Amino acid sequence: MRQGTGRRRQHGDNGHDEKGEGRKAIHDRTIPGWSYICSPARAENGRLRSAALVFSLTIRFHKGPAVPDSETIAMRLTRYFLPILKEPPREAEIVSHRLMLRAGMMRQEAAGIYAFLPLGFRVLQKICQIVREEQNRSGAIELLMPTIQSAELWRESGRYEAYGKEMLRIQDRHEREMLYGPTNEEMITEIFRAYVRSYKDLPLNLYHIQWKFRDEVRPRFGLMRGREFLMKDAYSFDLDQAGAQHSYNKMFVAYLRTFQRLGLKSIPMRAESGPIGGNLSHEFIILAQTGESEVFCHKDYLDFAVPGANVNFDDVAGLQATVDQWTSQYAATSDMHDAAAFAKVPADKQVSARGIEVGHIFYFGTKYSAPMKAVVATGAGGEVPVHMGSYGIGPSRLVAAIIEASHDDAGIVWPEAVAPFKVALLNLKQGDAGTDGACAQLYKDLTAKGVDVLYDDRDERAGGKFATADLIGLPWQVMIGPRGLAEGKVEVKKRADGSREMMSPAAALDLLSK
RNA sequence: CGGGGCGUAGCGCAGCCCGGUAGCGCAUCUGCUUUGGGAGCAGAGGGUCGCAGGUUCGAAUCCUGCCGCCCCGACCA
Repeated sequence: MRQGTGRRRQHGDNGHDEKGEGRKAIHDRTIPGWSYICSPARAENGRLRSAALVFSLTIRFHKGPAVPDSETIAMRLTRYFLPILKEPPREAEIVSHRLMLRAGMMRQEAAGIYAFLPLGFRVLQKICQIVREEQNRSGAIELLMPTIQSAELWRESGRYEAYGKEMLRIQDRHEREMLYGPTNEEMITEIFRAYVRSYKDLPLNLYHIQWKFRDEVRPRFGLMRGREFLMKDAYSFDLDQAGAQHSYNKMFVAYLRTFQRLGLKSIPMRAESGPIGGNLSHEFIILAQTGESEVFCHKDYLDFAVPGANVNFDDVAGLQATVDQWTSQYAATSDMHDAAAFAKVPADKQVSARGIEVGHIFYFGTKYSAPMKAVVATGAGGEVPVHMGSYGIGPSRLVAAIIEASHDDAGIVWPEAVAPFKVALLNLKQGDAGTDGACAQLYKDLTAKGVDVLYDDRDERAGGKFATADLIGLPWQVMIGPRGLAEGKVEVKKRADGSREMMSPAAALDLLSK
C-alpha cells in the first residue's frame, strides 16, 4: 500500500499504473473517517494500548484543504469484488436497502450495522469528499475525534444520565465507564476550552467525519436508520449570538451547495428550535417518492438559486440575504406542519411530497460552553461562555437517500458526482477478437483520459451484462458488440434516461472524457 | 419498549400440522451447444435444519429455554 513498486505492477490493470503521478494521489488519498491500514511504524512499536486502538488502527489524516478527486480508477469486473444478487434477502424492504444488497454495495453484520463493500465504499468516499470540500470552502477546519469517549466528559454537561439507552455504554478493562460517541459536542467543547482563551481566536468552526453509534430501539430501512452511521459534524464557536448567526448562515449555504453537488434538490425546513428559541434550526430535506416523512412546502423552493462556488462566506449581509430567501416561504415536515399556514400558500404553489432528512443544523448558544466552562476573554475585559452551533450531515445515510431519490425498476441511477464509476464498458461478446480488441483499446483510452471505468469482461451473455450495468447504475454504458463493430461503431447509453446512440469509439471517448 | 412474524445450502423457498436421517429454483464447478436484454442440455459439489436441553427406538418436525433477524407502532440523522 505504501511504496511497493513490485506489488503495484501486479495490479497493473486497476489503472493506477497508467499514470505516474497518480502515485502520490493514492498515498495521500482521503479515506472517510479513517482507514483500517496497519502501518509498519505502528506495527513495530506495537505498544499502543489505548482502548481506542484495540484493532490496531492507524489513522491517516488527510492533509490540507480540498483534494480534487483526480485519482482514476479503472477496473476489470473479473478482478473486482462485486457480489451481485439476483434476488435480495428477504429482510430488505425499502428500495435503497434492496438495491444496495443486490448491487453488492454492502452487507449487514448485525442489526443496524453494515459493512461497506467496494462499490458502496466508493460512493461513500465520493460523498465524503464533496461534503469535505464544501465544509472547507466555507472556512470550517477538519480534525478527527475518536469514536470512544469517557463518561466523565458527558457528566460535565449532564448528558450522561440524560441521554438514555440510545447511548452505547461500555467499560474498559479497568472498569472505567466509556461510551461509543453518538455525537461530539462535549468532546469538541473540551478541546476548544483547552486551547482557546481569547475572542481574537473566534470565530472558529471545527468538523470531523466519524462513525457514530446510536443504539436505536429499532434500527430499520438499511442504512437509512442504522445504529452505526457515518456523520459529518461541525461545531461553531462565536463570541456572541450575532456572530453565531453568521456561522450558522455559512453552514446553511455550505449545505445548499453540498446537496446540490450531490445531485439532490434539498429544502431547508424549520426544525424544533433549540433551548435558546428563535428559528436557528433547520433540517435539510431531500425530496424522494419513497421518503420517510411527509413534507409540505412552497413550490418556489424548487427554483431558488443555489450560491455558486465563488460565494463569499465573509459577506455577512450577502449570506443573510441568501438564508432569508431560502427561509422566506413555507416549508415543514409533518411533525412541524401547520395546516393553517400551509393553506395560505396559493393552491398552485403548494407542494406536498415525501422527503428524507439528510442534514440538520442548529444553534444552541451556551448550552455546553456554560456548564463546561468554555469561555473566552472579551475585548472589554472579563470572560464569557462562547456561543455554539452544531451542524450534521449523514454521508452513510446519504448513500441510501440518493438511491431512494434516484432509481428505476432496473436499478440504481447514480448522479454522476457520486457514481462509483463513471462508465460501464460492456463487452457483448467476450472472446471475440474484434470486440475484445475494441474494448481493450477504449478501456485503455478512457483510463488514460482519467475516466473511472468499470470494464465488464466477464464471460457472460450480453443480457446479463445489461442487467448488471443497469442495476449498479453507472451514468454511462458503452456497449461493444459485433453488430455495431461491423460498422465501426459502439453504442453509448445514458443510464438516467435510457437514451442511446451509435458512434465511433473516438466519438465515445470524446463524449465521455469531457 | 408494546404488538406481529421468521430462522432449513451463498440468495429465494418447500418440508414441520400427521416424527423415520433433507428437497426445489437461482447461484457455484465441469463438459458440450449457445451468444445484443438475466440461455439450453448433461453432470457435480455444497446444509451440525439458529443454539441448548427435553420427550422418543428415532426429532428439521413435538415440548421448554435462550439467541438472532424482520415488519407495524412509539422514538430518532
